[in-house]
Amino acid sequence: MPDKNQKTATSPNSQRLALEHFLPYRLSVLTNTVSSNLARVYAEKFDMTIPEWRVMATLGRYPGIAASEVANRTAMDKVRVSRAIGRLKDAGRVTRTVDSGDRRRSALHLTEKGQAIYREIVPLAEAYEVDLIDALNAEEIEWLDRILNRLQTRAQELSSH
Amino acid sequence: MPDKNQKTATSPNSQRLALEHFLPYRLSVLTNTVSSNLARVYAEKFDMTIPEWRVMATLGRYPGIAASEVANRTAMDKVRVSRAIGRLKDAGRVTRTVDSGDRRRSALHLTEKGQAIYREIVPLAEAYEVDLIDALNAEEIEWLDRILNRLQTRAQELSSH
DNA sequence: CGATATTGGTTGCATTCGTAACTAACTAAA
DNA sequence: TTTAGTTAGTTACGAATGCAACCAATATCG
Repeated sequence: MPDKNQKTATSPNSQRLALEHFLPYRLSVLTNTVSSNLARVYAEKFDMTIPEWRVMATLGRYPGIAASEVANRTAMDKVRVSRAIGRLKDAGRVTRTVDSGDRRRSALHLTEKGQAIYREIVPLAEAYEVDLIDALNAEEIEWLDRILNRLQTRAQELSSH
Repeated sequence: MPDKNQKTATSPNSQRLALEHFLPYRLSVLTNTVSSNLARVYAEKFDMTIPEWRVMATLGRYPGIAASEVANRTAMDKVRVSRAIGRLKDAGRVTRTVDSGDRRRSALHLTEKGQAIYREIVPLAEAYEVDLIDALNAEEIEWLDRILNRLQTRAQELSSH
């Protein structure tokens, strides 16, 4: 820790928080770094944002689901999903087909063009993940998986007061 | 390498990506959950955004530094810092004093009001962190620290192509 | 059946964000 | 000293965001 303290003795029980050790902050910085890296890939090669990529990734795996289900699966809110879908539709990358049973819903599919892009991005995304995870050994990878699950569960509990 | 072998059986080497196991995605969701929780605390009680809180946290610890140094220490870019400082100044929570040696710089300090808020927030932020980390045992906490450091280092390396 | 609530999804609006372009102050070099 | 960079910080602007309000379709319950 860089010790820049020509003035630190002001308060007796100094309630000072070291941002650089604060877990929410560290998570935020890491996520931000990782997301920017990925966003650069998506944006440069495919003119696509992260929300759009998430929608495509979900549709690639679960073709035909509705927007609301995309929202659930991506942990994005429905406005963001709706807009991402709008852009993807404009770009001819997805189609929506109104559900005959429930006309509020529509089934979403990747178009041919969308599928081609999907098939191109998946390896890139996976390669990035591999590069990243390569910083860890097998043991650390296992711990990370377990820890992320626990933190996510707890964070969600804390969300509901 | 973690074995990624639960490929679906549709195609020989089916190029499908499971978003829910994709590390960048998991990090993003977790960070988002945590940040929203914290932002709610800051916003409700103090009408303050996360960038503002980060600036205050940094100034609480390193009084008198310049905006550029705040930017370094918070990993935010200078525009965001500049805006956060602007809002904090308007709210009477920080002061800027032009540096006599270099008149481009100004030294930033929390006002009395700012310090009062700072002293109130720090315990809240720490309490939240404790609640969160409580989901982990001592061993996991150690691994997490180590893993986050490694991932952050690697992610930064990957940023520079 | 009819009134009301709920759900899927979109839109309006005000805020935030990042990039790039800018001003002002300082530094280096000739 | 003039000139060509650098650096600190702000501004302008387009895109993205979140919230609330909204519309339309369906579900619920008297």
